[in-house]
Amino acid sequence: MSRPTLEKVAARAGVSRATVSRVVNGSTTVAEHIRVAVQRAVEELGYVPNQAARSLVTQRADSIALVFSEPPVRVFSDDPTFAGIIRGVSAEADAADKQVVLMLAGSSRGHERVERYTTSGHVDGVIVASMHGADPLPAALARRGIPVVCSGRPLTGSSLPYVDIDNVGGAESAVRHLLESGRRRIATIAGPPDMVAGIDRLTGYRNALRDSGRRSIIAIGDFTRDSGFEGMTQLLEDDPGLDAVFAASDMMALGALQALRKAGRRVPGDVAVIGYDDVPAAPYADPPLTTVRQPTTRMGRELARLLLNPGEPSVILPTELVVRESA
Amino acid sequence: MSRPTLEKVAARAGVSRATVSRVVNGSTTVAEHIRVAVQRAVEELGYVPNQAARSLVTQRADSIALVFSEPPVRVFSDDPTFAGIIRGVSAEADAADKQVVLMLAGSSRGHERVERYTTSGHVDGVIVASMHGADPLPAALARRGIPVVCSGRPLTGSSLPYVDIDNVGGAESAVRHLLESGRRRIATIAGPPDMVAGIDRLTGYRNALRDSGRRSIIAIGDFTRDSGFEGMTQLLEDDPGLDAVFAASDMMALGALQALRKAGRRVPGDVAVIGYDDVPAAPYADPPLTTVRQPTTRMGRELARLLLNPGEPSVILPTELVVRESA
DNA sequence: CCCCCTTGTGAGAGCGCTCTCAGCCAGCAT
DNA sequence: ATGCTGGCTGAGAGCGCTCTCACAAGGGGG
Repeated sequence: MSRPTLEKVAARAGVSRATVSRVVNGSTTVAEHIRVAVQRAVEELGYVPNQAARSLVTQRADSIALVFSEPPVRVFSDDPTFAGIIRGVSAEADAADKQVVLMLAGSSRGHERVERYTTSGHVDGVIVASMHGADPLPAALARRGIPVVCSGRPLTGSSLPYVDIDNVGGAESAVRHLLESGRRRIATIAGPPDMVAGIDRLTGYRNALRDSGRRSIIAIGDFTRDSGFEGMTQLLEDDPGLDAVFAASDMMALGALQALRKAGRRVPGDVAVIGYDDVPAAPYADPPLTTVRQPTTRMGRELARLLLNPGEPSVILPTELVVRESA
Repeated sequence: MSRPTLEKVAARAGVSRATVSRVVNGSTTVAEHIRVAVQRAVEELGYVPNQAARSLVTQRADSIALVFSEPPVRVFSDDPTFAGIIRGVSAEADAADKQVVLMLAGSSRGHERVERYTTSGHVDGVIVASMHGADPLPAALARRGIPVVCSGRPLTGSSLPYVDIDNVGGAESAVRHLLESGRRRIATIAGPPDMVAGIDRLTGYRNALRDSGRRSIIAIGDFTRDSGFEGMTQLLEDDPGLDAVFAASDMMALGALQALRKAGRRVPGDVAVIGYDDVPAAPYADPPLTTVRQPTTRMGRELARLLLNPGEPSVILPTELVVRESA
């Protein structure tokens, strides 16, 4: 009834525990006929090693945690970033024969839970996917002696390894595209100033404008659709003559599109719009949204690679401008 | 350097291992002054129990797996179902002091991985969130002796406990709303016939129409936006005089809206449209989409409750029609 | 006074596994 | 014959914890 143990398998195969262990773990120093006999016993009994016992002696868990340090509502919104990261991490972990454990640490209670879980030996390392660069969780885990890799440059000045996407460069390329297509009064709807992505994309916008000697026109949003609508409305009030807007997220761009339509502006005729993220809805927007795509799957792969190979340097991945019809 | 053990804590507090264990596990039979001393030692050393050792002896893992038996791309699309389930399960598990481990089992390789992981004693039970009612995973796990609860009625005739949402009733209410507002030729874009949600929503549509003696007009989609577009296009060809359509998912409804616009039909003037799911984009559609909302968080809670309290009967949750402008 | 209970503590077994180390048996050189 | 490999296998310790059980100490009741 209960799960068979090594002992049982050994008895059935007529060998010792040690030999079964060797076979199960793929040791090469086992005679062929014994290996076959053991494998048959394993199958007949449906033996699966007890991971707790194994971990206890090896001090390894053969699994890694992927922690989303955000409220679930954000993680599973239309934002394709998380999905891509999960896919990438899974792929790489698979290749290394490690199990991925997803954890949500949205609340402070969640932080504590994650800390307990990861320090109790359940995992060999942690990938923290946090949008807030000042998140205390990565540092806290590192202090506990757990290998940690961050998705997104940490703002805390910690020296933890991280994988980030070139937000500055992505924003620059978007604004440059606007400039090159003859736009002259280019506004931006920036992301929240406490998130790395918000900060860096604004920096990119500023960089590109500075190079061209143009004035910046800024509204602040929080990456949501509603804040994009409001930001755009305010921008139109501030500077009715603007002819382009770079939104730091597609959701905000979608909101901006709506505000523009309401204000009677035509896109891209009167105002060009570029977003950021390339969400699934972007190609279906009216007009289809020009946006900056990020290599999210690649990001996941790099994250896992960094965790599995300690000591390697942090990585910054390039973006790609996807030109559709809105700009 | 290495993590402190019970032994270390015991030495520091000047008591035995057993006593420390008692304190850590909240036994009441420990003298107050000793309890305090032990707790201080625990804190000073930053002691966290080794979960592997604990599981080994207790045969419990104090965590449950939430398995998504779908490709990640589906799980993290705009579909709010999964997000809600995760939230609900997390909340309930939290209350029971259990850890939730999310796992993706999209591929057959993933199935195998999940099976190994869950049978190796990592978790006390599994919630399988699968959209495909004929998914073999739940039954396979159950055969291994692991407690399993399914999200969505299994199609395999297995007697596993499940939590489902009243898809039939939801579809019925949508179609009845159409009927009541005077629509006479009501078509549907159904979901895939191999998914419970697809089957049941079609049944609901048929039920409501049968009651009113009207003819059914059916196209088959796969819940995606593109299939909604195609389904609608085909429907308009089949029956140009239709004046309403019930799409079995919001994404398909969004695609249908697009097809309708392209065909010069006005919504809801010429054709009324109702979707299903109430995705985040639904209120922002043009026109805002009338749809059927599901109590997804509640579903998650019930799922966890069922897993934690074996023997309780399966649950079917009601839906809610959200009337916006498209119908 | 002893006996019995109650209350609190420690000793020790053992969960299922890995891994070191010793041992065994060829086979071959000495 | 003896010694020495080298290739395989088994014995046994021990990972960090829980939990049973024995036991010590103290306090009534007979």
